[in-house]
Amino acid sequence: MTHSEENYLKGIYHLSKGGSVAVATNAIAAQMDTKPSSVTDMVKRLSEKGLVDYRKYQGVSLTESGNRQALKIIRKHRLWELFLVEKLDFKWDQVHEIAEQLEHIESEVLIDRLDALLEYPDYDPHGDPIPDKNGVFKTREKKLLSAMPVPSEGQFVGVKDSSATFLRFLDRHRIALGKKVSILEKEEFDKSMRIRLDGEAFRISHQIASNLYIKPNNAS
Amino acid sequence: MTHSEENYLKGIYHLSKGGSVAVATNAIAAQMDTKPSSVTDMVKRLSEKGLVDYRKYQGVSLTESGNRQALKIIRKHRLWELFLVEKLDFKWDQVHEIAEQLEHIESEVLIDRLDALLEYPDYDPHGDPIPDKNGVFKTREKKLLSAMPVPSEGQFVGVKDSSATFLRFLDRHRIALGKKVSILEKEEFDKSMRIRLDGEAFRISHQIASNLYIKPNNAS
DNA sequence: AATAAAATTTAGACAAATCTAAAAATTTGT
DNA sequence: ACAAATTTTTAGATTTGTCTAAATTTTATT
Repeated sequence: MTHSEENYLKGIYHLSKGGSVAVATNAIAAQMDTKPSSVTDMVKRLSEKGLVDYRKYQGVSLTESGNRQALKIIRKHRLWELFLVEKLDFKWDQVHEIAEQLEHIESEVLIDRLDALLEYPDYDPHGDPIPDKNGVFKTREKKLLSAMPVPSEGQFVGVKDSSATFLRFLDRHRIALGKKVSILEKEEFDKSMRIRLDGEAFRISHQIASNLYIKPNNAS
Repeated sequence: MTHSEENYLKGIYHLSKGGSVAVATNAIAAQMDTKPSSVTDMVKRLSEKGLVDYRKYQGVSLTESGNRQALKIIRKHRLWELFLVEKLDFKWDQVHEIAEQLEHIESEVLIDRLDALLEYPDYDPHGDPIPDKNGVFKTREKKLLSAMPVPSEGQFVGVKDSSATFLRFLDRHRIALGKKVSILEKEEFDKSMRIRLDGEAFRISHQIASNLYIKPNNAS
């Protein structure tokens, strides 16, 4: 498989939410930052290789085999991201671009060794689950902060937007995965929320709240 | 720069022994396992980018800029090889192919961090010097085992042939970099040699002796 | 120095991945 | 349901890196 083919599989996987939902040509083009005509071309190639199911004008979905490949690439990407943070002291906003390159390195052993070095981790630096050798990954209850009831409590477990800009914003506000958070109130008008973090209460916009995943406290 | 361009620069660097000696099209084709006509094509592209000096039918040499680039790629290759051996428990015969891929990852920071993690090493697992950030590397006195006087003593410091086959042969004979060796005798007829290693004497063929680098003992 | 051999380059072709512009199919709105 | 808008595909072109076969240049031989 070429790098480009791998990138398309990963893109289609994300758009179809890992499932077998059919994805539109235009959606793929947007995701891959390319033109719809290029997508049509590539999708035909992937279809010939048995990696996607494709019927003209009807959208694309991953085959069993395509799904397996996509999960392999995602596994590699997330392991490399964690490696960069854990072993090379990168910040969580600096790892994506490098992992985009590293995910295409071909070597099963390499990835297994990396997995071992990192002690078989379940989640990457952004809280996304890392598939194991067989493509199986942990799922956990999580809600967008914006969807949490008021009042309630929970813990940051992931980000929906993982752009460097957003991640650095979170750093500046001391918001980090693993931290406890209390949801204090929600403003009807602009959907902004007041939350308490590290004993300090402050307000965050809906934009922010709708890009942060929380694991709700069962007790609440 | 594309992967292919990088590979050509590296190939030309090796053939010209790091110097500015002109290299023949056919030699490059052999090194890169490709056709001479493909080399001509690529060399023209590299020439337009100012990475090589090229005059039709007269061979190719690296420019200042081309040399700098080549050293960067070699630095990356060797650091990754050492990383694989030191941190991921690979054997020295398993790292080349993976490093061939990893050497093309683009990120200055990544390589600097890797360099730091490995504590700024001078040599890779095959005894080849690792250029620093500025392309500067250590040189040390070394001779082919086949060129050592009889009797004499020294220490294994490198391999000329670093094919997996040869490296595994060395493993089976307990020959490893850093070990002391005594050269006992040399057979006129077939140039085979008797050497002592770990207190045990044995015979090795000229083929082997001419692919092993020794640092001679100054005292002898 | 002429010719044969070897090395190198050119010409033309191909596959991968992309693009633009135009055509075709599907979906939407009334 | 039918026209308009949108989406998707096709056709044809471009770039990179490669190839084969033919032409050209250089080198070696007599």
